Amino acid sequence: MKQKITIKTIAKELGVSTSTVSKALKDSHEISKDTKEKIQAYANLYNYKPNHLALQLRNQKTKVIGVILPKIVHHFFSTVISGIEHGANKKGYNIMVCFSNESYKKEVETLKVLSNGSVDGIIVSVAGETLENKDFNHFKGLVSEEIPFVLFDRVVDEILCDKVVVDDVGAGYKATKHLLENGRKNIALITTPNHVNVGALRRQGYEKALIEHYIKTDRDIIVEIDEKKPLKPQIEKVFEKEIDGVFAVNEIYAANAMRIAKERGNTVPKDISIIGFTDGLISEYSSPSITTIAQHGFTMGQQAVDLLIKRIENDTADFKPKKIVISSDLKLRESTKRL
Amino acid sequence: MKQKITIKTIAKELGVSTSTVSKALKDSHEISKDTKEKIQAYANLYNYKPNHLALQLRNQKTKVIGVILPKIVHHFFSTVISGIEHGANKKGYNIMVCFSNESYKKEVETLKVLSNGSVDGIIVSVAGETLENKDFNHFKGLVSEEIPFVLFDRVVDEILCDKVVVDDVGAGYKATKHLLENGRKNIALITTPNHVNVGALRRQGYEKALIEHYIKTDRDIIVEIDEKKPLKPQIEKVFEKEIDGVFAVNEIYAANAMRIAKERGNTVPKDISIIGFTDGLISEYSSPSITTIAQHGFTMGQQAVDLLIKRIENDTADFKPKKIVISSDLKLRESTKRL
DNA sequence: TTAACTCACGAAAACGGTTTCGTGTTGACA
DNA sequence: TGTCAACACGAAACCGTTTTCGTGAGTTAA
Repeated sequence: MKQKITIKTIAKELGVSTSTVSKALKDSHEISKDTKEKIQAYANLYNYKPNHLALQLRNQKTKVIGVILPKIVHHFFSTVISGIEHGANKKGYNIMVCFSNESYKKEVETLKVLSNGSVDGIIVSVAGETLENKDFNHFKGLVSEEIPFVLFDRVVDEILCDKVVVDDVGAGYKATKHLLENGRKNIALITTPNHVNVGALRRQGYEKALIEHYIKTDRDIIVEIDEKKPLKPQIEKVFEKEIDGVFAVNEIYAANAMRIAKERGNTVPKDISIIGFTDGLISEYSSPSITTIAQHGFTMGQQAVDLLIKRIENDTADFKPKKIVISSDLKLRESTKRL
Repeated sequence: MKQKITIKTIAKELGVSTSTVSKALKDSHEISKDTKEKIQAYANLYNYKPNHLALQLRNQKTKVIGVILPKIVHHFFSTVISGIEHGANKKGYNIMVCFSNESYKKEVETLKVLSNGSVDGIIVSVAGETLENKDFNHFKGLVSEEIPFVLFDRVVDEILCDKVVVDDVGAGYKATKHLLENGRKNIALITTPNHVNVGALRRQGYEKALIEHYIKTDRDIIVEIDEKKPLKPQIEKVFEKEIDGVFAVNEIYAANAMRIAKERGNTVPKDISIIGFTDGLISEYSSPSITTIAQHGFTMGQQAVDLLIKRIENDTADFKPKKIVISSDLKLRESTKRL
């Protein structure tokens, strides 16, 4: 890389001190008009740009926010990123994005790298493996170092920090109730293993809706997907029972369920209604299009970053962790159309 | 944030100099075993972490790579990010992700922020507006400052820098030829405006394939989508002509084309074959599933970051810009199944 | 004439590390 | 006893910037 021009260079070239240059560039009243003009002209000519690293070191802040996500090739998470970036930019921050790839080890390492001063604060959605392990010491470390950070979506209750979550119980309830009101009685649930807490919460909502309608939950039409095994056979299992509705906790599961239903000669939504989660492109473009719970990832990202920046900039503020619950909407489409 | 422990703190506490602490922490032979153990124990106890900013300032490198993308909620780009992140991590780099949102102005601003020393190098895919404006001075600035950077996918020829691209002409050719070999004769092309160069290149491939089969291109069944207007009516226009095949330059266009075909009572692939671009989830999960050209975004990301890091670390190397062309594959699915 | 004040600028410390180059103390050896 | 090397450590410079606190020259007023 070409040698960058610094304040020192300018000072030497123009026979003044670095302090004079620094002040002149900020248009300080301490410097005479002549000198200022001379220095500014020189700086412009040689395209001087203040070195960010030096400023960061001096100001003890980076104006960068670290983001750790379980994965990126995923509609919901990329939507959240875009919300975070948008909110961050508005306040003059940039974002540094890292991925845990659902791995506990990588999450710990990434957290270590980010917490050494490279960023002013961190936003995390917890890796699957971490949720399974239930080892949250790396997060507790952050808390005790008082590094501003907020958890979103996949949060863990025992960490005392700001959080942004979807109303998963409510969403599960809403989805199930919608199917019930469509006259469905045997509603399969396709969910994640129980340690993925968002899955567990959505299940609670599902069960709550069933209870309200005096329907006993049937363990045989609930399947907890093991992501390490092939998806299809796991989902097919619930179709061996008599079902007329499916609630899937994400759109991949929903799309697969629909495909299986069609393969088995069922018509959607006539024979089976299907409702998914995450309003992504699959739900929109599959045919029939799939009714889903829209998670408002963009809003979540924005809220998370707003919370974080507030924490960063009001260091004096109270330490009581805040929790923002984003309500989710039912997005009606063809897969649950009333006949 | 809690006051971080520094080398200075340790030095004062233990009554030694900062140089001694620094050396002890790196296990230097200059320091006696006793002192080293004492210092290391203390550092461990208080969870000392060297401040990255200080190191970056001293070493004049950040081990961070800047990435500027037109958008993120997009299967191809998020796949590329994941490739970049993977490649960067392997070499000890982190990534700072920014979005131009297809805006020229934001691209320029972001570039300015990143090029002031916050990152060691930059990877960019050019914003749509910039391609339309044809104003590339901000990139030329980068080149003349000799900041390592590489362009991918949406590249511009007149900038002298490393590039990673898909073989768009070849891909367009491959896609069209596939339709022709399926016996299709009237193949519509749904593409982007001509200034989006990847679209233009794919069109070249399309035309080349037609010529080889002695088919005259028919302007009436080629539509350049204006992203600012509603998609559907624009695509519907080509269906007013007699067509038996559609080549769409991305999967959204392809999915819309399929939906329109179905609405008009055409069966896919019996009446009309459809082929898309970008192997995303829509193509995989729509029904019938859509044959596409797979772009290998992950590989592109990896190659781009490898190129960049090579440029960063071998400053002495030749300045001849390299161009890597990634070949794309045809992914056969139901929408072009031979009957 | 001199005290006080303004003006325009410079010296130096600070941010948190690394690294080069001393330097005082040992111990060995002639 | 004098010399020299090895050892263990410290002083200081450096990365690029900001900011506080001088300070010398010139101006004003008593």
